[in-house]
Amino acid sequence: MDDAARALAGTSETIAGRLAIAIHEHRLAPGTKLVEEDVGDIYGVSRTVVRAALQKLSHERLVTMKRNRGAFVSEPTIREAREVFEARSLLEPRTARSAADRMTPADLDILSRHIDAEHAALHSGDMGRALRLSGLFHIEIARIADQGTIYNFVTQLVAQSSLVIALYWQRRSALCESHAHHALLRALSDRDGAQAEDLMKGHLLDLVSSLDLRQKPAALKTLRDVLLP
Amino acid sequence: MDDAARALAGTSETIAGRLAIAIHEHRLAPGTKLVEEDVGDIYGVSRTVVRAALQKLSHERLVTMKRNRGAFVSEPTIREAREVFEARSLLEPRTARSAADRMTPADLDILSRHIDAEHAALHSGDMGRALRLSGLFHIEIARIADQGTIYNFVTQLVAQSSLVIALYWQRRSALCESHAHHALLRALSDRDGAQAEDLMKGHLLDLVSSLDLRQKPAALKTLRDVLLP
DNA sequence: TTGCGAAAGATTGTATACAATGTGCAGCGG
DNA sequence: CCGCTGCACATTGTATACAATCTTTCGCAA
Repeated sequence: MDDAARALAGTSETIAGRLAIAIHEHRLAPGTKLVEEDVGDIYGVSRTVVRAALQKLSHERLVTMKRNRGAFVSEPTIREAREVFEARSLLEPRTARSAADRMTPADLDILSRHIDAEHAALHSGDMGRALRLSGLFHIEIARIADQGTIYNFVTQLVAQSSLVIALYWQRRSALCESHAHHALLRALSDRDGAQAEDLMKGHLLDLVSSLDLRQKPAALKTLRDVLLP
Repeated sequence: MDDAARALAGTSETIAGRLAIAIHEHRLAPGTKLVEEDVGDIYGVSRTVVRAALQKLSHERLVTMKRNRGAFVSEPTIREAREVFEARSLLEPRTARSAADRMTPADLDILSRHIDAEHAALHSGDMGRALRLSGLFHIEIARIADQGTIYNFVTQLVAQSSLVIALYWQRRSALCESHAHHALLRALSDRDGAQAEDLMKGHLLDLVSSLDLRQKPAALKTLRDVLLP
């Protein structure tokens, strides 16, 4: 590990955060192996700290640790993808309703800026960043609803959704759902809980149907996938 | 670490499991400090493994790690207690409905045995075990619903609920909700999803109202709690 | 060439050593 | 007697060493 790396050495939390963002923005693709010593060299810490970070990510299901084999960016199966969105559909609509009841002008501001930033990222072609901001929009709503437990779950689900999108996104609906977020924002700022709940429910359904969950895309199938089972 | 301890040395997962069960059964009270070396001696492993186990439990919010201070069995606040049950009320009723659609005779058997075991534990006065079995009943329903993500969340929520109960349970309703589980089981075995959903919703409301979440019980208030803020 | 097997290399799993930090007690001054 | 300072102890945080395991490669024979 060089001095530059050692300079930005942080706790395992910060390293987990950096890795999470990289995964979120699709800079680390599903399936990528995360070698402990390599990551440690990059961030200027020992494997001990890296392992703690990887364990944290593994508990969030962003990373899958295989005993004696190492840590890999998770590759959710089609089934897991469905399950993630099933959980989101139970949690997020009702949470959006609660958020509507609690919206403050400051919250409105934050959400507006999120949408703007998302737009900007999209226009500058930075899909990864746009995706991350889009996820943060959902997370922010859970924060506004002021429900810590649900906030944690939604954060985890949004992260997993990012992996799902990396694997199962189909090109066609490139409009990228910013209209949905705009409509949601309006309902929230109107404090129209019922409307917010409905919009969120619909938005999540749209998200799922923008995925191709019928079968694993051929490009991503490995020979192993095709031939072994 | 002696040889007896070394003999039952397992992975961090098994140690986390053992600790989780002890917490679940109220043998480890909220606030208890878990000293790494002590736990390591007990299970015959080094601090490295214990730390991994504690980190896992900390991600499940069963344990709270304070930097440079150590790991403690979590003490959910009243607010967190409410949030846990809020999340449960979003996830479990709909999950019970799904479970009703998928019940098999084998599942019916498993649930029946859970209830019987819970009864037996209650009658033998083993409250801790009864509580754990009661939680497993809810977890089992999530398993039957065949939703992995939700299953994980419910597992975590049930574990946290055990801490909440340890802190905020009020004596009076000692009947211990076994009737509710019986009724649920009937709805499930009848494949009556709507009924199962309603019963689960009501059951969770009953659970919350059997707690005293108005203020922290005086016995559990420390001087710090009273005087500092 | 192809297939098998063993050894070398790479990577993870665990233990331990040392550093950093927090805690508590003893002694001192007021 | 009370409160403060500083030292000794206990505990956690991190790095490193070694063991266990997996992967790859090389050699050899069919």
